[in-house]
Amino acid sequence: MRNEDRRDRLRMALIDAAEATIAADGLAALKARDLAKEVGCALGAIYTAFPDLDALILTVNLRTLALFERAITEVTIAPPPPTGAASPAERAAAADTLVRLAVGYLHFAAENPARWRALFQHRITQALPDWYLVEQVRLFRYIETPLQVLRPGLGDRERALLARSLFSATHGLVSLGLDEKLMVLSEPVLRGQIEIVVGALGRGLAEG
Amino acid sequence: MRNEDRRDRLRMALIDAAEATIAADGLAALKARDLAKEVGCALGAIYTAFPDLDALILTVNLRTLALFERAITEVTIAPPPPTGAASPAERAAAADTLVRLAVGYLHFAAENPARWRALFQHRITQALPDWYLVEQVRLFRYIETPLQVLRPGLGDRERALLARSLFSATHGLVSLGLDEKLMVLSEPVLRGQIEIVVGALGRGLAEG
DNA sequence: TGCCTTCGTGAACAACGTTCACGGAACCGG
DNA sequence: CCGGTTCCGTGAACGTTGTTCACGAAGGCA
Repeated sequence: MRNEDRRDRLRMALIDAAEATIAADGLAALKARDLAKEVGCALGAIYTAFPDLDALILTVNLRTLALFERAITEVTIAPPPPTGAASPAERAAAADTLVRLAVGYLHFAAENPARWRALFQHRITQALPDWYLVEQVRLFRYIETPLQVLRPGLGDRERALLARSLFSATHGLVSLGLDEKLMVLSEPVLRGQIEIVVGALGRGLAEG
Repeated sequence: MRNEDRRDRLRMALIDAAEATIAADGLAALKARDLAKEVGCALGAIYTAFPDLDALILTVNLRTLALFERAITEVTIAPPPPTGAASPAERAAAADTLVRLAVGYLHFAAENPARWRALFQHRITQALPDWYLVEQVRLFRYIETPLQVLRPGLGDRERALLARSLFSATHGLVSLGLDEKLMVLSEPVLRGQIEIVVGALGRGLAEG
């Protein structure tokens, strides 16, 4: 077997094992020695495939983002092309899409708690790599599309900024609502809160 | 010197030193050995004053909450007594109070980044002690008061829940906006986003 | 004062991520 | 197919963690 193939196999095995551990027991349960034992390689071999565990975690997180995108595309029907001024019905549909996206975010977080936590528990030491940021930017377009209907007057920069802010607010709701900190809310209760808050946000943005 | 006094002195010295370290270099810089050296006690002495470092961190966080309350009371003028139905002007004032509270939260986080991060970076293993939760509940009243004007029809339980949700949304905005993750926004830009989002929230809640 | 309790001491422990000299396997020119 | 060179996995070892514990010293009381 060629050397390069072995490295690729090792990389994949490590990613799979790390993903399984994170999904099952959370990021805190990911230990280099356990990982080596599960994969069947030596401890040091991990560091021939990845510079450190952070890089491995980031790769797992990229998979989580892909999973999340698949979940999100299921709740958002193909968006209507934003041509010219939007009718009131179109604006209502756009506001509804924002709510569905937020509820979809909650649903994904509730279904994949450990995976989802790993996206944010991961303390960044260095700057995030470009391929990870590109994925983030791409996902924000799902929010920007309904925003373009709700607030057609916004420039690209302003709309992107507002999309991030809407995500941040939703993330705050989900994060503090599901995490055991501050309060522990059941998913239905939390879903109701998200519908209230994001719904009010949509109304307020449409008239402002 | 009495034994009990010595323990109290040690406790205070540890809290002071831990607070200084956290405020200066963040939670990650808090090491048991450094702490013992700064305070001038043995490593094991820390564990005669606190069960573990988590308890010490929680005590420092309580001080941060007190600091935050002092900062918050400065931006919220004495709230008008919510007697009967609110006039449109009173509702506008209540919505404005919500925005001022959110901006005040941002301001505190920006002025005390390390202290503020410690409130949330701290991974909770056990359940939070009661004296800490009581403090949290007390602080939420600052949000509940303007909410009572905006939505007089809500019951106590619903209002408390909505207050927590409004805080969560604001926290998301501040957390992801200031933390180096996802985006790095300057405080003025972030303040503008908070005014837009929380403003829209206030409008949407008032009419809903 | 003398005994007993109580408490601080710091070496030791366990667990962690990461490194590195060594030994063996893959590659390649002859 | 062989021998030299290069490269790579190995796992013991290193440097840090937080936390513990037998021991020795110091306070408390008769």
